[in-house]
Amino acid sequence: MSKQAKKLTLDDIAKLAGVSRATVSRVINKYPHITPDVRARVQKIISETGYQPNKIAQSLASQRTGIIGLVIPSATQTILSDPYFLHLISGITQKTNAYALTLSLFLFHSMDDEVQIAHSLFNTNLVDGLIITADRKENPFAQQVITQDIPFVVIGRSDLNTPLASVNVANEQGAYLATEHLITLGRRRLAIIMCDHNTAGDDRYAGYRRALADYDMAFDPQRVVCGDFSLESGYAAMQQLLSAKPDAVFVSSDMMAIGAQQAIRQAGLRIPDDIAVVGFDDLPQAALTDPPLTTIQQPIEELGMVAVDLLHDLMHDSAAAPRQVVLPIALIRRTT
Amino acid sequence: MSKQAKKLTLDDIAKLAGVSRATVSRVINKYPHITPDVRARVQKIISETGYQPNKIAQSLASQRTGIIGLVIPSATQTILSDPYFLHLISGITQKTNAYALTLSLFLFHSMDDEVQIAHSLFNTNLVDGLIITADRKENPFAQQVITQDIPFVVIGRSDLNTPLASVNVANEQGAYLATEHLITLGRRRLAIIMCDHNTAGDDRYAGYRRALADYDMAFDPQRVVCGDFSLESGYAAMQQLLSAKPDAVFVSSDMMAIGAQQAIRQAGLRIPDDIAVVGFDDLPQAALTDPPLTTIQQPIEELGMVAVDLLHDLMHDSAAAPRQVVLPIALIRRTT
DNA sequence: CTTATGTTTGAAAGCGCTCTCAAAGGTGAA
DNA sequence: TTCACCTTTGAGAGCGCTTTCAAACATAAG
Repeated sequence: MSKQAKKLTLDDIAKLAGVSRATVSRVINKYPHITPDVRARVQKIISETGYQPNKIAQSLASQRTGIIGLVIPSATQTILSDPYFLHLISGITQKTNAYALTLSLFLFHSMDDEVQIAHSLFNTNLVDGLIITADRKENPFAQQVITQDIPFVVIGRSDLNTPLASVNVANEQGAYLATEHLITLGRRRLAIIMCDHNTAGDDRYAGYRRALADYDMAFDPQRVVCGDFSLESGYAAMQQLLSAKPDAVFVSSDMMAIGAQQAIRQAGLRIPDDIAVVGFDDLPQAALTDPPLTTIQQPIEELGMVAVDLLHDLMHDSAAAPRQVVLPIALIRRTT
Repeated sequence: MSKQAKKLTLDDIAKLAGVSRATVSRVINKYPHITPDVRARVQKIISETGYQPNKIAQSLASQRTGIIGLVIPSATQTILSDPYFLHLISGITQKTNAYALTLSLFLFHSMDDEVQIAHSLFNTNLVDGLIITADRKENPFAQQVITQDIPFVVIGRSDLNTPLASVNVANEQGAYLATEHLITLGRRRLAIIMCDHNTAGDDRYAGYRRALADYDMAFDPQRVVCGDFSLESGYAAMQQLLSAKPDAVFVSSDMMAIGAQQAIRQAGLRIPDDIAVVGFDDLPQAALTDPPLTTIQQPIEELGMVAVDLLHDLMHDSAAAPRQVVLPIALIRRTT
């Protein structure tokens, strides 16, 4: 494979093995019904030459590219500071590597990007399937994909009413557990830092409300503040919340919780004595905050892995009913 | 277009516009020498039908795919917890979107992945170019790419002796500045949490040593500990360092610095009174640590953007001399 | 021995584009 | 008017595979 070497083609291999192009193709694609020694002869040539079929030519002929797209509809500051996506990507690539699929990344940095990329994604036959990460509720992209003839799975939202393939975690239940934990601790002035315009955020908020209701706790809208999943927004939200004097706060994400802890400390209050904090995610850094963060663990990598599994099924059996998978969460008690 | 609509081809457009396939192709590819009204007629049909050329067919015919690969050779825990990569990806995708390139992601989760993916990357004609992120010094992948006939640019390392396209930040100088800052503060028992087997880590270590030497400061190997860029490793490294009683520590990355701060606080020491800390990266969270982290700012997004620019140049003019770009860093003073 | 059935292979027709080549037409200079 | 040259267009040959179709051969059944 030096710089000079002309790339080998199927024809070359066929000639070298003394068989036809079709036969080599069959060997490569693991067809049955090939005489063992023909197969062996071809395979020998292939491994001796290090030949690999041209993926583009394969794609054109077979109408399958083996490329799947990961679409992150809003590449705002949110994603930039949330290690969530790194874990997700890690899970996804573990599986795409295993399935020998190629992963392409589509981040929308602007509305224009969104229009361009969507159009291209749907009309150029580049990708065989799509994994779409959750986004603002009203996001048009997810709605758009539904009308297209392309297999896809959605990560992290469950509100699109068409039955479609999706993976999600038990957000509502996780938030319920977190809130219940805080109540059980004897806290009475609960607060929440949530994220709206986002289904995961909504579900977590719903869980918070349900726990409050179940335990006959007062709900005070003063003790609800929104963030955008970023550290900074958690910090700002907590500062805002301080005047409402909460004695506990459930924060919809670990990064925001870390920001919130920072705001609490800076206000001269103690965690958890003055204000208890529970997060959501269980990122590695949650174990190393000051004090260590009690949080709801969600299996982010697994989310990515399951997404690829579902998509893979869909791609190979388009008649398959799209499945909805909900992964379990767990309360990780640390400080409190 | 709806689920039923058969995808349009060049031929369809040609027929609709009453011209030949070649002419439509010329319009799409913005050739000169087309009669204005022919061009207009074709363009009208294209926008009316929403036609987009099949990218795979284009690729096969033109021997260019418009896909570039981002290779992250070691997808260990390191990358999973370092927002560095998210910022890098953000910068890269901003540019790929602008150039209408597609970005594919190649993470190696194992040696086997590395072998498979490298082989496929070099032989299947899938990608037009590669962006390779820095890795262990002895990493074979970077060495391998050099022997291949594919344009690429390396991010974050400068040690491969062939002149090749690369983007990097002034690591050595950044570390020098950080160390100098600590010395100027009057600290005398300086320590470093570094990363070895990594060129960025090496360069930063070199800068540290040079500053120490320039200011006639004692160098004590006891006050050198290695981490792996992760928060956890910074925490562990600092714990180890405490017995050497440093009064200042330069930490090779912000995530590690945040971990180190945590270890210092947990040991009951004050920052910066007992131990001053300077990080490297200037991640958003550096501003929100307790106390806010003084650090060396490196333009991570820009690193990604420049990488795409360089690669784009290389892809369009293979005769172009590969350029080496070194981006400036800056000391961001916060606590101390 | 024939016929039916199955296995193994090759020829060749695409997949949907790009791009060369040559033809057709247009323009201006001699 | 003729020739040279330039602009504009279409025909058609690929790009490197997959996959259908049919041929060739083998095997089992009648």
